[in-house]
Amino acid sequence: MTDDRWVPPPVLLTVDLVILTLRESRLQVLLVERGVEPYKGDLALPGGFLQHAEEDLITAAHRELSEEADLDVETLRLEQSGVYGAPGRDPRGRVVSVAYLAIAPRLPEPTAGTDAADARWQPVDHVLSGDLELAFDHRRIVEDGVERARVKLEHSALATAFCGPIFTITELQEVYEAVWGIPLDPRNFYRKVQKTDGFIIPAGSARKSATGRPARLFKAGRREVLYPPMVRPSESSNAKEQ
Amino acid sequence: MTDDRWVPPPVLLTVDLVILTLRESRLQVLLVERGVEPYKGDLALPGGFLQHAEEDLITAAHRELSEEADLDVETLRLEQSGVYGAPGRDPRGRVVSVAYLAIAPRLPEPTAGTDAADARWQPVDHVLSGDLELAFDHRRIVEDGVERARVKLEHSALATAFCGPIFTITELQEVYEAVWGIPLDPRNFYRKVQKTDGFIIPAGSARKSATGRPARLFKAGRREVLYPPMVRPSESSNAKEQ
DNA sequence: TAGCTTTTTGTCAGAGTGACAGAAAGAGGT
DNA sequence: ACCTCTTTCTGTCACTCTGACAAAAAGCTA
Repeated sequence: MTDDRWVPPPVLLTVDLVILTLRESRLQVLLVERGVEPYKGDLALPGGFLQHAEEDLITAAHRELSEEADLDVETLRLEQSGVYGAPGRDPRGRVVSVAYLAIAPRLPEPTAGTDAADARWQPVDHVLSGDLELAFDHRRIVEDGVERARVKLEHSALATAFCGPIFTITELQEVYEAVWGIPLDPRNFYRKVQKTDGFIIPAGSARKSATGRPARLFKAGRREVLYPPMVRPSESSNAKEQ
Repeated sequence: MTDDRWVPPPVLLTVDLVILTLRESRLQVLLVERGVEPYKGDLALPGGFLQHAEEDLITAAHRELSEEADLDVETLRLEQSGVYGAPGRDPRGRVVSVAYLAIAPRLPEPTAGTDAADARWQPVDHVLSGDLELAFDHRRIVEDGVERARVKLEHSALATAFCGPIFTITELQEVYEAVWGIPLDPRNFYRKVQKTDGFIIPAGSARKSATGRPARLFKAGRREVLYPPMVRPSESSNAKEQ
């Protein structure tokens, strides 16, 4: 199979970013309006080509994020969420894209960067339902990223990353409800997170918003892996069907 | 940042395969002895470059597997398990590798293919402990693949894929013990898998090996996602440490 | 038939969970 | 001051799941 003169075919490598946040109690994803062909004018995930042959993938991801959305993302922990390399997914040639996922507390409205005509948050359900069409195979990338976030919420303390440094249990519950897309019982949720050791720890004295009893404040604990995990009720209803 | 003449840097793309199986009650990984530079003579994961610019990633993975190990892997379901693209990980230049993971029932001893001087099974603990050194960053790739397999065993019916078409509950238990690396209580394991709906279904009449009471036979059920999941006891002991 | 091995059926106490009742702690109106 | 409304927090109850262990069942061998 290997002939003497054969050389491996070069490919172009891009990074694409799925940045999720919570705004107005809804899960939203960061999208940019493409300023260049192909798909010029369409919405797409922020991302782009490796800048030079020595650039690390994660470095490229951070760079693209600041270039295209001008977000201060020093603290964002990007996590690989998949590779998308189907031939023909990009009209410019053989382009393979590495997708990165990040979850963030309420981020500011981004401003457009150099390559993107505009950058803004969009509710993920608009993307998932197909109401909002994205360039390339980016809808699929968002789907996979959201599913990964849902799973991570079960087994890791990721949910606290959606909140600010100080939060109430109700705010934490709203994170779960928004990402999972289902309502949860506040009493049971309260009990569960309280006795999951190291998940959240009390911060300062109780005190909060306008109406109702003031809520206690908490901050994220040291624990990263939750045991026992938070379980999505949706799974248990699936369990019935054989 | 984007100057008129700038073109994205091309990279070379490889696929690497983490093929896991159970032999002699131990988790083993398929390795080849490299027949070409770099790392000629060292052990490495089967894999290689994309053959041509239009080749699909998954196609390349299957092709490399049959070329290098000559395994009949039509039925193997390969699953993406990560991307490894650190600059400098390959002396030949900027090489980015997409890792695929597969889990298989007792596979035959492989025969060497064209690019590999030899192909054989090696216990994963030899690799993880560092007793066995691998080329490139392949040890890390194996680590990640094994960890993914461990997690998949908890939430999916993957374990049945390690067994033949017909198996006993004890054989299934041995899969869990080998992959997780811990012993399990046979009685509790029996109860658990029996009442996890759709995990395993009775197959034919009971009958089996030399000594002891004959075991009932089962085959894999339709269910892919296990609910409730099988939980690793190791996690619960971690839970103590805050 | 006795002894050995392995599979299968039980038992029991404790932890975790869903469903829900109701007390506690504020704000605002009369 | 008192009542109402809202939201947070504390319990309760029945049920399921789990870990630890006992013991019966079903073969084989001596």
